[in-house]
Amino acid sequence: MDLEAVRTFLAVLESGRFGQAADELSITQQAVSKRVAALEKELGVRLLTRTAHGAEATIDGQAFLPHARALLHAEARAIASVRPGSRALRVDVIGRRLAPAALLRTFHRSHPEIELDVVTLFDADAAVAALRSGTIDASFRAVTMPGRHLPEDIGALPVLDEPIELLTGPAHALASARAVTPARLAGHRIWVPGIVSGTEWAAYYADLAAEFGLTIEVTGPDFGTEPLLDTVADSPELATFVGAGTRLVWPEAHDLRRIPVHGPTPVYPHSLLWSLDNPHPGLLALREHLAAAGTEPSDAAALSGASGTPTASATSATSGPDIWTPSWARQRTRRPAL
Amino acid sequence: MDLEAVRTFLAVLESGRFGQAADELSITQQAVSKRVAALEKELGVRLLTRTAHGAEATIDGQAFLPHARALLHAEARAIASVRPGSRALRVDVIGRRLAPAALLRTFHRSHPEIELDVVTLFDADAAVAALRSGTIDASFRAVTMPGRHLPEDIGALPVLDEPIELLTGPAHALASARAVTPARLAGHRIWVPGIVSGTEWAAYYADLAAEFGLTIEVTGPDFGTEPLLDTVADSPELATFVGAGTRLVWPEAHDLRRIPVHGPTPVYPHSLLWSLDNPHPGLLALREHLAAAGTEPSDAAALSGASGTPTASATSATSGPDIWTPSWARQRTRRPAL
DNA sequence: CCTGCCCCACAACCCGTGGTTGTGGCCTGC
DNA sequence: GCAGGCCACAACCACGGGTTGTGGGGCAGG
Repeated sequence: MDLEAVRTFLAVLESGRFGQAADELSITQQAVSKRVAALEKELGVRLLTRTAHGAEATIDGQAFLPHARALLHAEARAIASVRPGSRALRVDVIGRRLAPAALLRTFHRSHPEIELDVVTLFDADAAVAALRSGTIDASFRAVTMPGRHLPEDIGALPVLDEPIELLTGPAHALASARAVTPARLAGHRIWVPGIVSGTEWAAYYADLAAEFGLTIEVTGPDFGTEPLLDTVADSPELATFVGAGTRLVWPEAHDLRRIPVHGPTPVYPHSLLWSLDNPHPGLLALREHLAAAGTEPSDAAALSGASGTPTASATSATSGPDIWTPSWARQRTRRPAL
Repeated sequence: MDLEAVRTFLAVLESGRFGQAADELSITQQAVSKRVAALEKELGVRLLTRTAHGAEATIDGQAFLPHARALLHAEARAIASVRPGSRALRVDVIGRRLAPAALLRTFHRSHPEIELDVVTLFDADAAVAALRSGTIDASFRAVTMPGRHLPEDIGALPVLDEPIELLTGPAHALASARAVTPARLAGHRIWVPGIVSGTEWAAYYADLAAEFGLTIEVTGPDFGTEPLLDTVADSPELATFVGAGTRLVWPEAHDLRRIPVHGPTPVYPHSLLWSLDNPHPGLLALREHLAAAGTEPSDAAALSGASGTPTASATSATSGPDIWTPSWARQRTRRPAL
């Protein structure tokens, strides 16, 4: 479908005349006629009735009208999403099925007026570079990278220590456990596809495996969540890790189990990074939202009870001292003023 | 923006290779390259990074990605809205700012899976013809037309008697009245723009004016709700009629008043008409929704309290006997089984 | 390290879509 | 009945977007 034809259709309807629409679009009346005729031919229905006074919408044209507007709005938003300056707030998340993504959804709900685009960068180095160049506005990362610390012009706000939970099918040996220790996972196969080597997420799982003698397979491409859940649901030996802050849904028949891991609780320390120079108005709102969400217990409760299988891990882990993080993520950083 | 280019961009991202996308789209690899390059040139940013292994999204490409999908979804819905057979449920309303439009909104909220298109036909004759031809699926109309009655293959369901309210600015002589009788409106100028002569809505106001000696000006084109409200808010003598079921919002400064009209209460008797042959699955859901909404007091309350200026007219009018309708709308019709 | 392969971009060419001008038919209102 | 709008059809033309052919650049394997 030709968006110019759609735009022309709207122009004709709003002015009521082909010729007037032509003037607005700076083309000839004949071109307007051709465009509308082509659109009608493509759709197979008549959109406008031509009278001696001009044109008005047929029933099909009336039904098409709001969709035509929606189409052009979508086009405008798509263009705006990549326009430098005054574009949507662009936030980098380490993964789509971790707490930051869920937090962004709640942020979007409470601030629907702020356009939001979510991207995923390769690693923290790329994120910091993108923050400094203004390509992105904020990034959820672990505060410290291996062997280095943040530049001075990057702000950081600790947001959430997200516990890792085990996700198994009903036939798994640990399916009925109320909780497991990391040490008990030794020998079990844990499959976490879609982890790109070299990223901090890969480093996290490598450290976790080394610390407790786990077998974590990060091989294989990520075909999406559904195939992963299908595989885990059917397998008696394969399990996977999910963040406690994820909002997973699966078919009833899968009968999956989310099992908290305690003693110690492996957590991933999400922080928000941003450039101190960035003037984007949505950025302040995001930081305020996260600061509030981090302290309000209601949000933490909503987080842990995500998929209908309530767990107490999220709250207990952040309050309890017995947590585990990789060495390179252990030291906390300054917490700047908002 | 060329939707084919957007589609090509998505194909490249999903397959990861220009050549593979070319195969899927049945064009050459060079054409894919050209399309993406043209899109990038139009947007002014690079969307894909080309590597020896294929292509992957840049940050801008990632941000653009969901908008690209939304664009194509909007296109698909637009096409589906006019495709004969299996198209969205298409409902005719007599006006956008009357109770039926509000009822359709509540219906859409409770059945978001049912695609809905709203149109406005010229008059009841056109509506019945469109119902019988399958061009529309349902129509909110007054049951009886002047001098005729419904064909046998058209079903009818009385939905709501909607009281008419007076809308005035703060300087109007009746601005402080808690309620007025129709007779008291004689001599006041009442302006209802956008009424097309020959329609049943025009006949309704003509009958109302004749019955009580009112001055109702239905002249002039409809420039939309905002100009009407602007005019009424500033005028000490001009008022307008609105349906009690409308959900009007206006700027705080306007300080408009919705004044119930009682003694008798002019109501418009909305019924739903549909073709008994129509198999559209959404139609049954709509009829059930309306049947439930007509009996549940919660909906009636939500209706009358629409714009933040609570009125008791909707409920009292439907329960009280002292209502007025035009002679041609007075007799009730059969109420068929759902 | 060189070579071959794979993948994408550039160049030249060519057809068809979509613009223009010119004109005619139809309805309406004076 | 005639004049004035308004839209559709026809002929023409230009350029966008397709094709084929070719070149450059990065990995991988010998």
